[in-house]
Amino acid sequence: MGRSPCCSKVGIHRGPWTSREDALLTSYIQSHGEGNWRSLPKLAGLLRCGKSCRLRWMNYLRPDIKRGNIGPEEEDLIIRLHRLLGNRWSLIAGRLPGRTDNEIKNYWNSHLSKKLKKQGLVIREATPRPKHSKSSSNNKNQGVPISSRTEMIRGNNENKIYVPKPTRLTARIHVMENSSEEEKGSSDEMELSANNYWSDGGEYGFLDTNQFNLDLGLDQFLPVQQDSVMLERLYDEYSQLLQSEVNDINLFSYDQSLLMV
DNA sequence: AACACATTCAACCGCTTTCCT
DNA sequence: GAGGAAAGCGGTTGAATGTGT
Repeated sequence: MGRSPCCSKVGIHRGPWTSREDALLTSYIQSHGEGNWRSLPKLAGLLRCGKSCRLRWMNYLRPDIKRGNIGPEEEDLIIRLHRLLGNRWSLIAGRLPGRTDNEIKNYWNSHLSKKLKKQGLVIREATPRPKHSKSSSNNKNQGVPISSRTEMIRGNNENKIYVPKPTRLTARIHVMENSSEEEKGSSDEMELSANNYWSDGGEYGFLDTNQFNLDLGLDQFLPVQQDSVMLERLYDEYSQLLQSEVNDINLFSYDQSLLMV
């Protein structure tokens, strides 16, 4: 049995949102909060699919969204984060307060990729999204997707390396704000539970998101504090952290280390 | 002015991941 | 562990708008 569609397409409004629809959605979310997107349209009196409502809210109506042109500091950070992370737009957007993944993706595709090509800089190709066969979850040794939650990089021998999925960074920040210094310091356990991964030319590394947030002082990063010095520092520390993790990690012992947790 | 082509970006689509039972 | 629902993500589409001829 296949999964049910996110909404029946009969009688559902599509295309650009009207100001009335925006108002209905905004006022509903303001009084009831985000979430339950599937039932939201009906409750809010909208003839839209929940997915569409979520997207509209996330990309356009949310009050913390920053409108207007992307500044040179932001542009620079996008370019450099893209170099590190590839097309992980939501991760990149998480580093640019008030910007959405859709906005950054569009900006990249319409401005930056062309600009960089013009300058003769190499653009990293899109990370291919693995096509899952329905049975892939039952046969983890074949066609293992790179983006699955627990990933396995298969070498040319029997060694298996499990690579945790990239983690959304923004969701963790408020948790860390309440952590004591002691808790913040003892991040060894966390390192194994919430890692980011990235790949570049076949090399894989690990990045602990909790450690990442601490090291970068992301509790200072939010609420929004936009200046070029901060963005510069953010990038530098990000870059250094990635580099040091690459050097430190012992890929072949990683699966064993998981067993010790 | 009229047309063709290029660019932009909101919205959609299909898929994966996460969460819950 | 399996299965389904909900949420999230990244690639793509297409209408609106801009620009060149």
